[in-house]
Amino acid sequence: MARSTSCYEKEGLKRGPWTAEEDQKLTAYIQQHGHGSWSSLPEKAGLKRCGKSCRLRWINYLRPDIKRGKFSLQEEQTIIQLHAFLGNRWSAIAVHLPKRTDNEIKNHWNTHLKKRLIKMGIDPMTHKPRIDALGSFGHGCHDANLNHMAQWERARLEAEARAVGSDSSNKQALPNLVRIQPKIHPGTDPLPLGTPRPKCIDVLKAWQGMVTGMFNFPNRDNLDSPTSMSNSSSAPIQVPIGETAPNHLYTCNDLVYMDEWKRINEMQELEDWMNESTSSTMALTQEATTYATEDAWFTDNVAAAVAADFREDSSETDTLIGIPVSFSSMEVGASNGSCPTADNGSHSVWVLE
DNA sequence: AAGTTCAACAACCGCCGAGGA
DNA sequence: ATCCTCGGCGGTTGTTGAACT
Repeated sequence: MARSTSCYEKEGLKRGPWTAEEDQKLTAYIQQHGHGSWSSLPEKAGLKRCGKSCRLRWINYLRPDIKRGKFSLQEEQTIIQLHAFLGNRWSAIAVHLPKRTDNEIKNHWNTHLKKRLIKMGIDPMTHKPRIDALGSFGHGCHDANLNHMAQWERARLEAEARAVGSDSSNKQALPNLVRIQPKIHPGTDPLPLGTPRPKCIDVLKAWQGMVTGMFNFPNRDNLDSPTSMSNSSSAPIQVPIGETAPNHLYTCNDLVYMDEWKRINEMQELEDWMNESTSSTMALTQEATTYATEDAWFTDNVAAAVAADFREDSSETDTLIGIPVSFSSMEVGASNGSCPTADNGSHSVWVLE
C-alpha cells in the first residue's frame, strides 16, 4: 500500500519559515475561535499551510503563555536532572518547566547542555562519568542501587506527568503537555493498597546525592572534606537529604515494586515536590558559601570546579551541571556488608533524622 | 571584502496511539 | 475487528546569522 502523503507534501501548501502575515492570521484566528480541529484550521484561517504546521507554529512560537530567550541557571539544572530520570521525553520534562516548550528544551539540550556534559566527561545519555574519560568509577552495588532508585523515581515522574497531562485546565494552557507511554509492566503488587509509602521526594534526593557521589572531578583530590563521600566499599555512603526527611526504611524491594506508582496520581504530591525542589535549589544558591554542612561544602566545591572548567573557554556566566542541591544528612549502607541486589532484598537504604 | 565554518533554532518528517466510523 | 483520521511526540534537517580565516 502506498504511503499516505504527508500533510506537508500536499499540493498548494506552503512550507518553510512563517511570514509575519501568516503569524498574524493564525494568532487572530485562534484568539477569536480557538484552534478547534487543527486539520480544518488552515482553510478557515485563510492559511495555505497544513494543520500540523499551524499547530507547531502556535505551540512553539505564537502561543502567548510561553517564555522565550535564555534559559536560567535553575531551568538548566532542572532539565539536566529530569533528563537523567526521563531520558529524551521532552514533553514530560517540559511539564516541569513552566512556559517552556518541549521543542525549545530539546533544542537547548542538543545545542548546549549535551555538549557541556560531554565536555565534562559525562555521558549525556546515562548521566554517568564516561569510562573512557575518567576511568572506571563507583562500585557495582552502588550502581545497582542507583539504577533501582532511578527506575523508581522515573516511574514517579511519569505518574506525575500523567496526572498533569490529564488535568484538563492545564491541558488547555499547555496543549502539548505530555504523552507518557508507561514502561511499567503489569504484574502482582505485593504491597497492599494503603501501605504507607516513603515520601518520594526523599528518594529523589537520595538519588541525587548518590549521583553527586559518583562525579569524580579531576581536581577533587585536594577538595576532600573531612567527612567526604566515602570511596571505601565497606563504609556507608553519605547521601544528602532534606531536613524534612521522614524516619522511613527503604529496601530494595521497595525499589522493585514500581507498579505501585501506577496509583500515584495525586497532584498535591507533585506540587509538594516541585515546591520543595525549587526551595532546595534556591537554598543552594543563597547558602553555598557558608559551608553550614558538608553537603554545602561539597556542592560548592564541585560547582566551583565545574565553573572553572567551563570558564576556560567560555565567557558565559550561566554554565552548570545538574549537581544536586543542598540537604542535611542521610546515610545509605549495606545492612549485611554484601553487595545488595534487587533480588535478595538484603540492602537497605535508611534515613536518619 | 569574500568565502567558509559553526552555532542556534525553527520547521519538517515519520511514527505511534487514541478514537471514531 | 479493521481501517482511517487526527493529534502529539521525538528525531532530524534546513535556514540563518555570527564568527572566523
